[in-house]
Amino acid sequence: MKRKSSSREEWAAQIAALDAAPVRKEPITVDRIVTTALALVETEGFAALTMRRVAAALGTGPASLYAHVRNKAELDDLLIGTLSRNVSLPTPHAGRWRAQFADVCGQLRDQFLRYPGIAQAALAAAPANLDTLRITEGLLAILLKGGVAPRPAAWTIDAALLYVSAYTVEASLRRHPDRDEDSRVVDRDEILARLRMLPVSRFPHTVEHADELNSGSGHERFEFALQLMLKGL
Amino acid sequence: MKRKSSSREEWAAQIAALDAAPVRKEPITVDRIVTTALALVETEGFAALTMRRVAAALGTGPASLYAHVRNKAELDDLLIGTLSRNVSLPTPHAGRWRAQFADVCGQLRDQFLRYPGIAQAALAAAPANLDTLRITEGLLAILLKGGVAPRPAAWTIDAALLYVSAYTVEASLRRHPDRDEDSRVVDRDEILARLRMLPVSRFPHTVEHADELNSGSGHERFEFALQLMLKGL
DNA sequence: TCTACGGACGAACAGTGTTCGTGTCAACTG
DNA sequence: CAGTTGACACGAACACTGTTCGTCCGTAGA
Repeated sequence: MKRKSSSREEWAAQIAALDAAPVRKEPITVDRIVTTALALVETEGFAALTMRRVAAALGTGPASLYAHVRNKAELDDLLIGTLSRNVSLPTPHAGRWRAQFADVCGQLRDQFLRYPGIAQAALAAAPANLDTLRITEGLLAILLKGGVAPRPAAWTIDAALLYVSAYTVEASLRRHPDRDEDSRVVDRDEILARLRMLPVSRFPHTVEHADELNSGSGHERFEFALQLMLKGL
Repeated sequence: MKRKSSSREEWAAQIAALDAAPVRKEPITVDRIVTTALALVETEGFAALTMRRVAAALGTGPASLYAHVRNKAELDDLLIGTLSRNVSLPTPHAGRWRAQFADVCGQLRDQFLRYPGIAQAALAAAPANLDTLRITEGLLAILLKGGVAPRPAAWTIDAALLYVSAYTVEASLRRHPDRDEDSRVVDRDEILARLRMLPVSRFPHTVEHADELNSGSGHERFEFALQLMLKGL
C-alpha cells in the first residue's frame, strides 16, 4: 500500500508538473544568482540585497545559494566584479591620458550609480578581486603612457578609485535613503535653507558661501575632484 | 495581604539593594551611551556596535536606549559628532594653508582610525551633522585665507572629506576584518606575491610595478592624495 | 497623601546570515 | 540495463540584528 500511495503521489506530482514543467528545473547557477542580485540592487538598492530575497526571486530558499556562493561577501565580490567587467579600457594615448583616465573613472562611477549603494561592497572588495585589478592595470597603462612615474601613478589610481567609491556611496545614500519617512530626505533647497539658518558668529564662511557649498549639479563635483588629482601630477 | 506581601517584597528589595546600592541607579544618559559605544567600537570595531551590546555594557536591555536615541543611525551620528569635536581647528594663516588643511584632515583620519570602521557612519552622516559642519567651516576658512576662490574651496573640501572617509574605511577593513578565519587576511607580502603571480600577458604593468602598487607605508598614500588635491588648486 | 508622568525594561516581532541534515535527481559504473 | 554514488536543492533551525508595545516603578507636583 505504501507503494500504491507512493505511486499515487507520483501521479499527482506529475499532474501538478503539467503547469510547472516548462519553468520547472532550471538549475541554479552562479550567473543566475548574480543576475538576479543585480536586478534586485538596481530596483531596490544595496540594502535590499539579501540572501533570502535573491533566493526568493529564484523560487527557492536561502540555503540553496550556499552551494554556489560561499558568503554574502563573496556574492558582493562577484557583483562588483561583474560591474568592473562592464567598463571598457581604451588603448592608452600619450596626449589624452587625462581624458582617458577621467573617462574610465566616469564609467565606473556610472556603473556604481546604476546600482545604488553597491559601492559599499566595492570599498571592501578593492584589493582581492581580479576584475578590479583589470581596471587598475588599464589605468596604470594610461598613466605610464602619459609619462607619469610608476609610484605616483599607482598612488593616484588608489586615491581615484577610493574617491569614486566614496562619491557613489554618498550619492546613493542621498537619493536612495533607507527610510523615506520623516526628515531624512533633504533636498538641495532644504540644505541651502538650513545652511543659511546657521549662526553667523560660529559659521561665518559657511553662511556666506552657502550657495557655493551646495552647488555642483550633475557630476561637476566629481569631475572637479578628478581633475584636481590629475592636474596635480 | 496584597499590601503585606508588597511591603515584604519592598523589604527584600531594600536588603538586596544593600550590595547594589552604590552602583544602582546611575541613570542612562546620552553621554553614557555615546561613551560606551565608543569604547565598544574602539576595542571590537564598528561591526560589533550593536544596540544590544551597548545596552548590555550599560547593564540593561536594548529597549532602554530608545528613550534617549531615536535610531541606531542617530547613535552613529552622535558618535561621529563626538569624534569631529575632537579635532582642533587652527586659526587660518595665509602662508601655511596647505599644511593647516592637511593637518586637520590628518586629525580626522586619526580619529576615524582609532575607532575601526566608524567612517562607514561618517559617509552616511556627512551633511546632517552640526559638528562636521564645524570642520567644514574651519577648512573653508583655511582655504579662503589661502586665497582659494569659494567654489573650488567648497568642492575641494568635499572631495577631501570624502577621501578621508574612504581611506579610513579601507584601512580599517584591511586590518580589522570581520572574519579572521581562512584567507581574508592578506598582509603586504601576500598581496605582493599574488600580484607577481598574475599572467604577464594580461597584466604587464601590474606585474612589473607590483612593488610600487603595494608600496606606501604608514600614511604616505594619504599624504600623497591630499597633496595631490592641494597642489592642483 | 494621592496622582501623574517619564524613564526603565521584559518580551516579542520581523528580518538577517549561515549551517545541518535530509531528500532527490542525474550520471557514471559494473 | 541495473545500481550506486555524488552533487545539488532545500526545510528547518540557530544565533543574531533593529525596533516596538505594554507594563512597571520611582519621583515630582497638587
